[in-house]
Amino acid sequence: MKHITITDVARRAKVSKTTVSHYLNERFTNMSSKTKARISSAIDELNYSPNYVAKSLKNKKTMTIGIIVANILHNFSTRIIRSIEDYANSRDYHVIVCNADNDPLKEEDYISMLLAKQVDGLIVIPTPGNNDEFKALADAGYPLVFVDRYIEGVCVPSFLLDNARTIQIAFDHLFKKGFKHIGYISQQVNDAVTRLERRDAYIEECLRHDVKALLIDGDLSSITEKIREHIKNDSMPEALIVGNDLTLFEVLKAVKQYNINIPEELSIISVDNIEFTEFFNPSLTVIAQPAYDIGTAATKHLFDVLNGINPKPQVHRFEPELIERESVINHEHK
Amino acid sequence: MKHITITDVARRAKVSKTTVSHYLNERFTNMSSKTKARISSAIDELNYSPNYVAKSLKNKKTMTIGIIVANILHNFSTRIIRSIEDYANSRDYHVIVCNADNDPLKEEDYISMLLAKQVDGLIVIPTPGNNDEFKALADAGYPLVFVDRYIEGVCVPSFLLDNARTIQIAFDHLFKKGFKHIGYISQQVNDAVTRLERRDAYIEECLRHDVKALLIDGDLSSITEKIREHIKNDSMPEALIVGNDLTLFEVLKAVKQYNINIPEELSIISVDNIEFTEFFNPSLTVIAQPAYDIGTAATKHLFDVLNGINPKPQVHRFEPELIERESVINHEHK
DNA sequence: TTGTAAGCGTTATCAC
DNA sequence: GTGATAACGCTTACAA
Repeated sequence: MKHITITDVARRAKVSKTTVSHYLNERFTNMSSKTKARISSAIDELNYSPNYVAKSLKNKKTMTIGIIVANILHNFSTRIIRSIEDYANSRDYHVIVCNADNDPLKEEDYISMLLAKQVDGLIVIPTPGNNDEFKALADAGYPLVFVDRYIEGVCVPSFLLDNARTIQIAFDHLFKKGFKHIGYISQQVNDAVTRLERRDAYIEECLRHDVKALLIDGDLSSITEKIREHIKNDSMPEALIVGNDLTLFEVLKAVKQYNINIPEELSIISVDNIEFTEFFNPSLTVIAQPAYDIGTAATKHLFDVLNGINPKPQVHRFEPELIERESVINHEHK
Repeated sequence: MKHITITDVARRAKVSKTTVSHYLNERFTNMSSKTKARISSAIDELNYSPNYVAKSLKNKKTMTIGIIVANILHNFSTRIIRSIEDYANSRDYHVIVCNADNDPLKEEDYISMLLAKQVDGLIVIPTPGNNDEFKALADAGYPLVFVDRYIEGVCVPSFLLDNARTIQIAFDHLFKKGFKHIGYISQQVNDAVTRLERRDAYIEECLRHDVKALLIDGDLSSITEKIREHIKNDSMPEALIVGNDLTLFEVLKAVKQYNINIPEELSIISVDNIEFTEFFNPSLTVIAQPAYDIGTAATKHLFDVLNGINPKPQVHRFEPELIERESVINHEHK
């Protein structure tokens, strides 16, 4: 795979590199059509394709953006990546996808490698461990946006669900259905802001409605065990708000394992309308979040920055939407 | 964000670029410790990070590989990407992820752009539309591997499930449970080899067991409708083999919508052990495929090629595994 | 042990 | 209308 360069094309077309470059970049201000034709056929004959690495070096632009997600196995991340890729592709950009696994060290490595590779911008679901790096980037005016989370005190445009609202809607829904004993269960990850906001909102709702809080959290692998203990101690709530998809998986495993009837024994409302919730038995009431739109908005913002438009670096909140299905019962009718 | 170059470091450390370069690449054969120290602190003070684009141009190596998947929303693709990223990361490589959407044109664009960006290798779930390009790449010795599919007549190392075996296992399982009327349902995509192999294996099994075939396929959006018609015509099979996750979603939507009892009215066995099948009601009997291992093997092979080891470009088959759960009933006991 | 200079494949400047 | 030439930031013979 010997690489053909612009010099080869120039030689073959009997013109200079400059002219070929002009041709390639469609700077046609007065180029004779014979020259064009000669270059065009030289390119075809040699099957030439320009080297973007050289181009990037010269242009200081790689047409590539970096994505660092917390965990690609999260359905939300997949949808975010998909939306970014769609948008980037429409602008002839590519995306480098990195998995930080919620590990600040891994994330830090990725950040510096991506910068070293001169990506034109970065879209990140940040862990809470690299605030200083992010702050430095933001201060230096580096094109950077956050998705799903933001970092207190670091002024970076952020695109995420209105988490407080999400929990309010879920809580209210259950409360109106007659529940007083409403639990909240979620995966404990690194004190990510998303989780904290949801948890805080939950506690506030409990206060507001004057019911006592029942928070279950811990890392994924401990979830079923915790549920088991609540069952043993007869302390399970009558209704449960589930924080995200991965937590939901664990909850449903426990539900199956301990033969809990949904919704008769336990009503469930889960955050994120992932596909199987629709046809699950019973189908699950969820709060949907517009992941694709969030990703698109974030990407659009990043491209605005890349194009010199400098929109305010604020936190953009997206509206959650309640989708009622079968997993929440009328508590009075029980 | 003015970029600091190796020249700046050299100036600051009062040595030449060469020496800095040697330092960076740990070519320490006799470098005085004072020089090292001076360079080291210059780097720290300037917060220097090498420009990989320049390095790549010189080295003709970008430390980046391209992945083109048919559809990232497929759970299988996500797991493949994850495994590739894990492996690549451990070798300090990055991955550019592209979504061809099963569209040969989009795929072709991606191939040429990735080549222009000088990625060191390509891992592809190929559409059947760019055989010539792939053949040309393979013939030119370009590092390329396929995952999940392969292309007849194009000699590229391919890593995929033993599809025939998968269907045999599924069919045999149902047959042994007493079913004679076994259908196969799958999403129709572009005549990808995976789908063809599974379909052919199904037909062969029908012949071998002397039962008549009932094939349902079409694009995703038509699946529920087709099931509806079979119900209306009372031509639904008693057991169904489902080709992949996206098809399964549609089947389960129909099951829910038309109130089909699983497994009493319909036994189901699905290909790919995606997470929710385990706690679904009823839990679903599946044929698992080792997606992570497939991705890892493919990546390992690619890296072997990159390292000059040239393993045979053969088709590597991975063993499916039957996981019995609740969605298949004993037909005699019905 | 360290430095000089050429080169990787482009594009930009400026001249002809 | 087209072409030298330098430059982007790095590596690598080869010199000193």
